[in-house]
Amino acid sequence: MGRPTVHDIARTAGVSLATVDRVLNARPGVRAQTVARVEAAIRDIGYVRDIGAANLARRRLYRFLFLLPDGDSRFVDGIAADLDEARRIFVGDRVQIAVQRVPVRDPHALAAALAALDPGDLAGLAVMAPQSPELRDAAARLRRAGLPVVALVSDQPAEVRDHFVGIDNDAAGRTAARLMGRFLGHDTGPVLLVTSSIRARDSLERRFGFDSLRAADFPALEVLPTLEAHDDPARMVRIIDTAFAARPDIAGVYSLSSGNGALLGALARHPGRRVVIAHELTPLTRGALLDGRLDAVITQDTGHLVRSAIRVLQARCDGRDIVASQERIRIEIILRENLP
Amino acid sequence: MGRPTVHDIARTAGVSLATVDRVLNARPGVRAQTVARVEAAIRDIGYVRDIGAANLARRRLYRFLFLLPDGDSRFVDGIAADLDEARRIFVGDRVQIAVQRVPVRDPHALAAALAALDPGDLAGLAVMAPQSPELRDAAARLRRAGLPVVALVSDQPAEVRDHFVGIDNDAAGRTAARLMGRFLGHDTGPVLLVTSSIRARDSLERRFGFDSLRAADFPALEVLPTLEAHDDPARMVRIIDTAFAARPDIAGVYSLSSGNGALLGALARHPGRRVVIAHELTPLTRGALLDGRLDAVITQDTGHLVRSAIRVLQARCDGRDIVASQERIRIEIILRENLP
DNA sequence: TTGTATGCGTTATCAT
DNA sequence: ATGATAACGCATACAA
Repeated sequence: MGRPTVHDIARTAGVSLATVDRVLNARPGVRAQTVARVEAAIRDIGYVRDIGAANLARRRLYRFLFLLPDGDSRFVDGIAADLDEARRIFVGDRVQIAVQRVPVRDPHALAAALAALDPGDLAGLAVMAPQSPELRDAAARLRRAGLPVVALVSDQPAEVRDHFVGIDNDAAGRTAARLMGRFLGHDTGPVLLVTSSIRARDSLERRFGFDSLRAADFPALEVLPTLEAHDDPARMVRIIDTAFAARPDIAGVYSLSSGNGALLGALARHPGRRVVIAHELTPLTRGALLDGRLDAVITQDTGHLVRSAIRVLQARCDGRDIVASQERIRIEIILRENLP
Repeated sequence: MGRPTVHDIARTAGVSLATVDRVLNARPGVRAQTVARVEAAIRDIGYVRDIGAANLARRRLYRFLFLLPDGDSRFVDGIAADLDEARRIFVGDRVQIAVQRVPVRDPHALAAALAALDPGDLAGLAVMAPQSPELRDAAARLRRAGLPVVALVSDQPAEVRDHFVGIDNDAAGRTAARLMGRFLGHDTGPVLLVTSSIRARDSLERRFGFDSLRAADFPALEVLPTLEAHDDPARMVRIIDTAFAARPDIAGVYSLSSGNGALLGALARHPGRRVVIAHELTPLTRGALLDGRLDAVITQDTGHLVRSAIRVLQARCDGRDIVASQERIRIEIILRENLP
């Protein structure tokens, strides 16, 4: 009555279970003719493998490792917390999740961490790190060994990863520009762009997206040169003070990357009505949204992010296709009113 | 080695597999003392049940029924399509999904459809329909029979459903108001609210949310009395024409419910720069976003919606807790730039 | 090249 | 009240 099983295939094709299994798992040692017969039977009765039973018999364990940046970041902390939750969610699916915080800003240290990995006792790897030649080489080795790799938040070249789990930062920048342009309206002062490092790829892409939409749809809106704070609060205060001294009419601020705490602190020294947009929903940005220091946050659902990474790795392990719509990470616009 | 199993529990507690199973599944016929010993063993060795193996042995089948509104609606069509996809996604998890389109606007027909259901050959039910006493009674019968029920998109009284899968429409209305107020800026004309039926609960809640935020944060913004089109395109044209005749300075339009096609058509007769906000991302609103007839869409991810409903029903069936963060449906703001 | 037999972790039927 | 044992659907070591 239930779904057809391997037994049904065996009976229909007139072979034994073992032969069915060999065909199902593309193992050698079966005559082409027999293979054809079995495959015909599979199609005929509409067999779909019971992955649960297969994993049970195989005693499969998906051991996944997540490489996350070390250092002080609420955003990364949030992802780590989401991973803790995902661990509980997926425990019934034989998924084990290990998290390792590595100094991703140091390409050599990151590469060393990857080099120390034995692809044999790992089923999949997720990496959140900036691009670097060192990472590229180290990851390529693991992938050659057959290890599925996904890039998390920051994309990597195709040689490094099987899949990217994150948002299109160019589109995110365009979204920020649309919001900024519409919130500011006509005849306003200039917009200030702030980032921790101008060389960070994500920042670059967002800035590029922001600029292109501004040029196309808000040509009258002036954009000041991007400021770099290098994750240094003192420096942040200095550059913001300098910027406001030069242009007291600054009407909007767009924070391209992390370090929003320092930025908001520095901005508090210059009271006035302004539109401020930042990225990533964290306890800090949530609070700023609630009390009006921030007008909008562009973010991605990090819970979804990590669950997607896990599902993608699992699918790769099983040789299954992923469900594109489920794994598409959305660019979310959060105002005070739709705060989750 | 691997995770602890029922055998480990049995050995540790000094009982047989059958007894362990009785305790695990809260079946009667075990001395309180023995129960305690087994439960202690479970905690001691940190046992977590292998759901896959359990479902295998149990030959479990989750037969879920989704009751969706009939009639012509791209939004509902989208949900039906998402259900088709979900069917494929969950086929490995022993989930079977049936969809039935019913005339939900007719409470008696809806109640009749529910009355025709045999709770015995169903594992869970999802209902998308407006509230009505008839639905309340019919659903109560099913729930008394132990059938898990979730409300989809439109919430229901607590007697009707175990769980609500959808967004907070009051917050959605507030979000629309925030967007409208910010996009319009100061010194603008009035805002027009349009709905298909003013009595629809969702519309009511959105309107309430919109009004309360407007009153609090945009007191200068004038809001015209809500217009009702009753899903009649001709009537839509008439009421829009009348509205614009009375107030040619209308600066914003907020569409509270469906029927956006008729609205956009009617608005096209009155050219001019306006802010238009609507609900639900469909092929229509997507197109309108792309060509500028719509400035923003407030929506919910219907793919997530149906998967969440399925997971919640599944959890109810297994007596498991749901993961709140994963099942929270977000109020999404879609501009042209972050269109998925 | 093909088949037999056993086990994976859980449930359920039958004894005791 | 408790225990032995046979499924469930699949994979695999080993035999033929």
